Amino acid sequence: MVEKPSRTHYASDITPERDGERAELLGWVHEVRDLGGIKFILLRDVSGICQITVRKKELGERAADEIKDLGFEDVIWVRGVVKRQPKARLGVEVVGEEIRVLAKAERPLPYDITGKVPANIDTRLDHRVLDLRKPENKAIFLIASTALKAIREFLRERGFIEVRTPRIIATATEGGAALFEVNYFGRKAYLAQSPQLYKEQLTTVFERVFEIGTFFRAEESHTRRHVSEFTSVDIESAFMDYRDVMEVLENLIAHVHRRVLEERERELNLIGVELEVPKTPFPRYSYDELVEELRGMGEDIEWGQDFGTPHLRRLGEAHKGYYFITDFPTESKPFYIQPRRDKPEVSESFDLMYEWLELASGGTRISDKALLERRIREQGLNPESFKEHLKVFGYGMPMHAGWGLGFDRLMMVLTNRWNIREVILYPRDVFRLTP
RNA sequence: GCCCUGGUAGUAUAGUCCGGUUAGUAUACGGGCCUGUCGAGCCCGUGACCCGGGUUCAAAUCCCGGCCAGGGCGCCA
Repeated sequence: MVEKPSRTHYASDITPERDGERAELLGWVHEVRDLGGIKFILLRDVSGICQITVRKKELGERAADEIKDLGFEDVIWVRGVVKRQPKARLGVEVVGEEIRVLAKAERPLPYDITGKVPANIDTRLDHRVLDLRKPENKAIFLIASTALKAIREFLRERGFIEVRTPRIIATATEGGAALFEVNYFGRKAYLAQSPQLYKEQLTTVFERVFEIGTFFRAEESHTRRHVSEFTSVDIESAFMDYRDVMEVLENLIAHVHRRVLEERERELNLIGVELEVPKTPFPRYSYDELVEELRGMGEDIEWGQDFGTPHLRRLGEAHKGYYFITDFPTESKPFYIQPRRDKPEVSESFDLMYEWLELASGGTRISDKALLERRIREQGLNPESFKEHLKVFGYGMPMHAGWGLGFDRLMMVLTNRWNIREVILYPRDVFRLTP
């Protein structure tokens, strides 16, 4: 049987106030500085990093021998005494009495994780697990974990039920976006690009539903904000319109900021981010207003055409922070978006922007079966392939609205990262399928 | 899918325009010295021009093709 090592303290428990306590720690060798007669080991565990100091003379022969060859990322067990130490940067250290190497790491490691030499994103992703051990990279995902928790607690408090919809589907949900094909027992199937139709159906059961899930797009995008596998936060609610769900969304975003600030101050400091809770309500601008604004800037834009990236970048310069774009032309939106009754050429729709980055998109959905069928046809799609979905609209479909939020993009904003791949543990894009 | 830029030790880079000694530096790695380091320091050492073709007396350097990477556009979250 493998001997189970014991632990009495985590690295973050090693504080000057605990001077004199006996401690046993487990972790990875983050750094070693060997001065000959004295050796400093930085031990890293899930909680953080602490300094272990060992004096060769005071250490037994066996223990001294054990750590003679200590290298980066070796797993060690340490027993010693906590000592207040003004000479150490953290003001405290553990004077090691016994050290055992539990697992050796190979060397040289593919790249330096202490940050002395930078690495390209590609190299980092090739050795992702090592990369994630860097405290500032780990911090991103601790923040993500808090953000996910905050989203769940916020939505549950407001009566939303967490659901899970299929990833393997028979037909394209919205047309347009390229889907990955799957061989499903000899039949053609696809990986879901969104839970859209399922979450709409489920509002007739649970009224308010949400899902946090992974979805897929087979677009060959070469940008720093697109990947082929991404995490989406989706909500859908019966008896709400787009104004109602925009309110849910902006309050959710503010709540996530608040929680991350409360629980991840240390991680935010580590990555050098000064987060603020955004003021609600977020500014709302209609598509029409922004078309005028862009024209005022000298941009050539035809009414009805969706904003291109250059347009969004200009808008992002003019509008800092979060804002909504509302009432998009019906033509530019998916078939299930409700056209405005008073002005059918625009729709009850919105995008949530952070400067130039699109974070979420949503709207009131069509609940009238005949209208939905007509819209499917108008978009050049075949109602026959949506018959499973359409039949639900004959069973009593209330008005409803919802949105989908790109969680990874929200993480880019929260952590101020340049590339979406940095906020995904194991990103998948056109070129990357491993690790 | 289209466009731009790039590929030099494990990692990150200089050198490439304007072809010509031993391809420089940092870090990592190996050896040595060192009892207060915290980007530890000092000495010694190992280690690289993406692949193929062409031009040339001579190619890391110029040309062509391929592969790989970063990014922009399109599309979208």
